[in-house]
Amino acid sequence: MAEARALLGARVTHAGVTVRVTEVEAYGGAGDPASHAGRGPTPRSAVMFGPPDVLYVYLSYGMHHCANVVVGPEGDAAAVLLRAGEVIDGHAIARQRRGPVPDVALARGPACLGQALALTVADSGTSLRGGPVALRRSHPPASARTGPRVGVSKAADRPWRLWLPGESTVSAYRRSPRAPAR
DNA sequence: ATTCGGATAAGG
DNA sequence: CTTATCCGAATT
Repeated sequence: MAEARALLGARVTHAGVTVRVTEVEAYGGAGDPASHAGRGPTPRSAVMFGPPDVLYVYLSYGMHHCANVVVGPEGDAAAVLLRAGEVIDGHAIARQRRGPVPDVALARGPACLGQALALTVADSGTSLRGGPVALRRSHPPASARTGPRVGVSKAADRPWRLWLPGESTVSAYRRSPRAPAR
């Protein structure tokens, strides 16, 4: 999970909007039943099996675009879902895409973040180094909180959701209604 | 607290 | 073909 932690505070820029990442969630490959890669490669998840520092975007529930950063070495199929962030540049453009929501909600939630940055499945597989989508890692965060993953029905209790403490752009924790009760 | 939307993939 | 899913908005 060191890769996930290192992405907290990173900046992602695309299409006129820059976001500072405040919340992430880690997904493994084989052996992680909640991961799209957990049961072998599919056309959708193929990029997770490729080299790191590549964007993996998937369409959730037929309408939301969620962005991940592929992190493992080639063949490992690990990725980090960008769950939330703070828009630090391009507010007007982001609000145009997201509607009249408060600034703190512009990229709160994985689908909102994807929409604010105008990422779609067409961007899946693009490199984050020198491509149209730029990822700038920052100094590792001084502190980070961890907790169970959100929205997954299997293996939700692996503490693989990480966020920066005291950030108002972090989404409120809400356990998946289908996850087994604790 | 519940419903819906509607791509992708797995199971029957 | 049927069911489930890394979600969010709009409803009750």
